Amino acid sequence: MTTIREIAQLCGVSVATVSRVFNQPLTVSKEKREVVERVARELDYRPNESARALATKRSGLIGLVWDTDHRRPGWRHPYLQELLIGLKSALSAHGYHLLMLATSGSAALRAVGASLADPVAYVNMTRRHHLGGLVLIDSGSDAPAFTAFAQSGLPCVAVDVAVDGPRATYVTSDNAEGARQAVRHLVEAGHRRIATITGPGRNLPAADRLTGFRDAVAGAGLALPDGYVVEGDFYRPSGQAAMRSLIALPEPPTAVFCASDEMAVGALLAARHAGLRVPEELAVVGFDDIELAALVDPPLTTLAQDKAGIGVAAARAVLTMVHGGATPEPAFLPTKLVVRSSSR
Amino acid sequence: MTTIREIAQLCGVSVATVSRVFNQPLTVSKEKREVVERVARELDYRPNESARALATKRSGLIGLVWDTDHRRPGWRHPYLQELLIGLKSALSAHGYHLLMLATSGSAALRAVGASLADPVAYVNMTRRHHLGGLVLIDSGSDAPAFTAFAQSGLPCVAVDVAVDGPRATYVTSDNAEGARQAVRHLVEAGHRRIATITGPGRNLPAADRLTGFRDAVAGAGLALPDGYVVEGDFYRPSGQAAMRSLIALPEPPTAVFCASDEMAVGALLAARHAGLRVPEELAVVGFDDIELAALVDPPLTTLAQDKAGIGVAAARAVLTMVHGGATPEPAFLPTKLVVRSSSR
DNA sequence: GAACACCCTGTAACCGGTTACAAAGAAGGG
DNA sequence: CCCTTCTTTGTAACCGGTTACAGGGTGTTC
Repeated sequence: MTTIREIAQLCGVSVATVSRVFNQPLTVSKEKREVVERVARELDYRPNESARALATKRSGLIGLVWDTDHRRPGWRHPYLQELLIGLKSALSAHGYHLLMLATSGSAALRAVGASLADPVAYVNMTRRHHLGGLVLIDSGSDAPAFTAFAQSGLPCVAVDVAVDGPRATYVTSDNAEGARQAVRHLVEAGHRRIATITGPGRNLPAADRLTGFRDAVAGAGLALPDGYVVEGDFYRPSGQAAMRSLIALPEPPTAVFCASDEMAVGALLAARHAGLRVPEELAVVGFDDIELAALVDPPLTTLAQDKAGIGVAAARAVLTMVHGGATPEPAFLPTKLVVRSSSR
Repeated sequence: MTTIREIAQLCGVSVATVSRVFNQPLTVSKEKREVVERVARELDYRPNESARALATKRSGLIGLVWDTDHRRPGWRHPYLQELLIGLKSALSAHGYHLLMLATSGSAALRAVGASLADPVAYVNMTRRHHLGGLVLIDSGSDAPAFTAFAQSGLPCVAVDVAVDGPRATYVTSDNAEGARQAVRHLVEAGHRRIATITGPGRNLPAADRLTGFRDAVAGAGLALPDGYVVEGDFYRPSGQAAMRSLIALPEPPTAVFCASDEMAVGALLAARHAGLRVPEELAVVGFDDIELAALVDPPLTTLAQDKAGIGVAAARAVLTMVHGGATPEPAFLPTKLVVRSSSR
């Protein structure tokens, strides 16, 4: 690999001048600059990133903390691929790479109890590698550990988890508004008895979706009888069980808003088992717009999240902080109602 | 951050000794070693990775080349999440991190034609960052570009793409054997007229699945009439179209082996539209065992790939080469037949 | 007691960049 | 013409590690 010194020698200038050509071009005279640029191009010079990181204490890297929870092997992120695409493209645009940090703790450490074995270890890695900041992806039960990151003072952006810290913010969908859209849609279709199957209470999107649901139900002047709010865990079986309990009510709902598509699919199954026709006797609305939503029978009405957009927003937020900007406010990306047969 | 020099001063030894304690502990006397280790622990010393990479020309990083093809926006990797989990856990175990390399080319460059805008740029990044090696993930149409990586001399491991080069190898499922399993299963169920919907001809798993299919059909003494091999593109619509053409044959098959679950789902839809009952009138077998497979109606018989295992194997292969070992032979991981209702 | 090997340790060069500081030269003002 | 200011450049220190090499001490052998 060609070094800055070789170029300096070939051009008859000092290494400082060569370095300046790449970092503060305006401080170098036009003639020298052009010579250096030409020689650099001919030799296909690329600065050594390790040396650069050592000298400047900045690598062009953003860390990704995504620690799969081994205690929940079935856990899947509902939109990891799109999220990564969004993150990567927005970071690329600014010349940054994404470093998927290795899990510091072994299974042994993890067994002790902490889910993210040791946030401190991640923070250490961040400093050792001169990472600009961190993007935190929830993997089911890591959310509590995220506060440790948020308080470390490193720029960090969480996805779908609320965090608070001097240089911490988060990105998520506008879950409350999405839930309101869902309810409005059902009310317009004539429904008056609308129930919901929520996600885990501590989960940010789940809580916001429930809040939005309650808002909209109250706003439409509808009652919310006992038993119309059932908690699930985002997964299909819990949706199925919840739907069974709703059907068993003395006055069962005619429509149900589910906090995830997975649970909505479970609800569809329960409805089918109970002999309820969808949408004629029961309307179902999900959330996420996973691939499956369009394929089940009947196809599922759902709220599409801007999956890649969330990645892009997370990337922008972390870059803003890396570049010294103020800590961005949490971002809530709009969702889009996708009406399919399950509700009409 | 504490540095090696601070520790040296506190311990009354030279920096070289401190460095040796961490890199060649046996060359340092027991007493000094213990003192240094204790002080390092007290100060929570962590070596600066940039400095280390600069001096040794080795960073603990493995590059991930996964360039989403913008010309095929709908493209999804069938098992990215599990693959990443496998990669990450195996790399973590050896102290390596995974660097998702930014796309060097912008949309403009990409529009020119090349799908991976510039493999050379990636190779450059590899050297600049002192990456140990690369893992290449196919994103639909990058396979041809992978030969450039394979020939660069860098350790690289491709997933689901055959590459050839001095320090290049690949990892994939044992697709041919999986296809044979599928056919044997169908033959045992009494089928004599078995067709297949294949993936794109140039795709490695698709080609191997077709080869295995032909093997097993011939091995069972079955005929393979004209029109019984239809090429799809791995996606649902193509499976649906292919199934329609199979149904339209003068002697339609009673069973069909699809090279992907997505296409198998398409086949199920086509069968339903044609009024064919599955599995009574048509048996369908897919490949991949994506989440959707268990959820469609009827649930899909399919060949499960060892998704995380492929990641682990890829990680091991690249680490073997990084550590100076011989280039590993391509690995073909066993698949597992998951029998569900679509074939019984 | 000399010669030799081996073990341990320190000095200093090196990896390849960035940048503070000083100095030389050019331009502008009185 | 002298003084000041600005622009451009080079020297050299620095980032935080690794490691070749040399030298001192100890133990063994003859």
